[in-house]
Amino acid sequence: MDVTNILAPLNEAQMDAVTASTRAALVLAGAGSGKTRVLVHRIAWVLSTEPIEPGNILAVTFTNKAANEMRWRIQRLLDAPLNDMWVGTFHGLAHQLLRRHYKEAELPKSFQILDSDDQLRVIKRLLRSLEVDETKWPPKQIQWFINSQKEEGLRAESLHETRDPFAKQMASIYMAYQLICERSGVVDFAELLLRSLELMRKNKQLRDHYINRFKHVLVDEFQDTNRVQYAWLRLLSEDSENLFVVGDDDQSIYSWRGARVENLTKFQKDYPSHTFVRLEQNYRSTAHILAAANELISRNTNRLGKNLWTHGNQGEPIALYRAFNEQDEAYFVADRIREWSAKGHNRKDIAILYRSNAQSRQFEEKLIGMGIPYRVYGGLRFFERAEIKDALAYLRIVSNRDDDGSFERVINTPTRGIGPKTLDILRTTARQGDCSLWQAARQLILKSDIPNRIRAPIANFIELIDQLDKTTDGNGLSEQTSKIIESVKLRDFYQRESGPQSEQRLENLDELISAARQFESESNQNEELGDLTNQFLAHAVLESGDNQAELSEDYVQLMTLHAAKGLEFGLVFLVGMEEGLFPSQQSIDDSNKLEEERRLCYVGITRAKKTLFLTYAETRRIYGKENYPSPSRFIRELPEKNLIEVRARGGSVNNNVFSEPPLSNYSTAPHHFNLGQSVHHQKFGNGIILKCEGEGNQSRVQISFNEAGIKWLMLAYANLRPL
DNA sequence: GACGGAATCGTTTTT
DNA sequence: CGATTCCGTC
Repeated sequence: MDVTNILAPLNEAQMDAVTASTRAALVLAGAGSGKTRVLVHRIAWVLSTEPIEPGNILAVTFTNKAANEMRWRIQRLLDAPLNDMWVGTFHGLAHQLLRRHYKEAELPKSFQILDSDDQLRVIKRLLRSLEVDETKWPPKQIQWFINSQKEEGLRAESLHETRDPFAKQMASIYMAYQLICERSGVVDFAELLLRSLELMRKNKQLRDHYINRFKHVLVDEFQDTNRVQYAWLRLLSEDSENLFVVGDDDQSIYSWRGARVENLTKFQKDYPSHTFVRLEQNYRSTAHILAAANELISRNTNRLGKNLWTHGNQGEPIALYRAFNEQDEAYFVADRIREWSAKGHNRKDIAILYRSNAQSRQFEEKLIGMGIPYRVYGGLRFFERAEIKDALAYLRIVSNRDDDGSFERVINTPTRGIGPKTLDILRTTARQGDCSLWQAARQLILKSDIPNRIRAPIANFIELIDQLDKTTDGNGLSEQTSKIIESVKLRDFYQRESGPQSEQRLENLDELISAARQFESESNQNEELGDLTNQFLAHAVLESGDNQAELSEDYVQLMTLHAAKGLEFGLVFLVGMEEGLFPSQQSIDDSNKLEEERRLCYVGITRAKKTLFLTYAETRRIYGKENYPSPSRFIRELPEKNLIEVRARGGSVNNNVFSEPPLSNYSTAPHHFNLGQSVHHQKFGNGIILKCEGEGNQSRVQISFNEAGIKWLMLAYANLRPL
């Protein structure tokens, strides 16, 4: 076979990776070094040089977006369909395994998946039924505990031998939670992975089948894998040991969610004769940007180590803007964006990146003010909206009556006279009979000592769901969806709701029907994966609609640094570069967390192709209080030669942004001022020093200005002139 | 069960 | 400061 197409576009390191002859390979792929290309070409390479079929390949990613892109690029390179190659997310693939082998996994055929919100509701219900004090045992914390345990591969049973009362209580809640899930026929995200791992471990026949099938296992973003995921990968590649992992320890930013960077070094130990390749040539950013990124990340410890370089342009230095406050910061950014797009650049090639979502607001206001179209990422996704979840809950309970979560969700939405009191009776009955709410409801209406006021609405509800099941059975998915929304009067319910949301909600319900229609037409009937409804329901949870803007729309992109991983932009604003914000307050006195913040900064910097702005504010309102943060340590950690401090205006037309000479001299000791001394400030005018605080670079003074009032200023930046 | 006022609380979120 | 949630009242 002619492999020219596969190898020709690769650089030397990429070629080494793609053609690696050992079984296990670790590719340490720097930002913008072409890691997806390597993965895709590796797949094409092994398909061309080994006697294998597409069906022998398993390629795993974390996000649906990455999986889709990989699929698309493989098809393009091979110029052939993927056939039965498995390309997908960890969760998606684990889900498929469980659907195919639901019996062996001891799950009901129509098992449903809980998203984080569903899971939290289950936990809250559980705590109430156990009469556990929610203030002492916050549901969120329990959710976190359960998920962390599962991500480590630990079941509640294995935790029970502890004497620590806290751990004991947690373990017993965990166990009770698991029992509820089993009885309801639902699995949470972590369960998908753990359950499918256990399935393969327990069932030799299945394991042999799959390890025999998968001759090559490839993984993207390996630094983000948790323990269970790594064990899962090891198991599925057990036969051939052809495990090809691509990752970047410097871009590990999800340790707080169970990701284990150590899996990289663990891999090196577990596969001692693996091929190790570094991809360090960067095809994205200018030399200035890369130099800054390299210098910053070099301060972290325990790195595998790598240095990005480019054949490309030197570019412009990174621009640093010191804003007076967060308003000024936002105005400056919006104004630069106006300039940039006036020069004919696309808005969608511009990103404003921040540490926390709350920061988006100020930028939105200024962008609106200037009439610049933008789009904010994050927030509620389509399938997470209340009205959509309501409609889906009906589909779910029709499919699986024992799903208590869905039962509680729909029992009185829209309202049908089943209030908290009736619900309490149902819950008690269910607990006594150790059965689902649905079964409790059926029992209850048969009892003679139940007042009709309570019996009638329950009986009606049961009738309604059974009726839906009958009338929709055999219908197409979209027809089924639309019928349910209609006959359950969801539309009327939301129509009655006042406020501007109402209209949007109705539109969303319509969109749900068309989403179902589209799913219907795109799906290839595969009974192995359950009926179409269950496939659609799983799709809704596992791919709850991406938050990405349509590529055709020319919007400025606002998102968190986390959300920006994997993306690139011509012009990037990294805003809010202040101690306490970035790095975040919670990270400042923990060196591991601080290093993760630094990696986050590294990720942010390496998003920029051509131009990068860092901004910070001297004063910032947080929770309604004035703060006087000092500039982020990450600014100081960048080489001065790659930075240039800028002012908002002035200078020549051609070079208005870079008109100021670099003066970012953070090491200069500030002058000494005395209490009561009169001083002049460039913006605030004249004032008197009231208080001094801190030492050296960190010293701040409180000044009462004649006009601007009382302010705290960092002496190092205030540029005060004694009068 | 709808509404309003008080209380609470405040990183990051691939699935 | 602001969003969200909770609780009490009508």
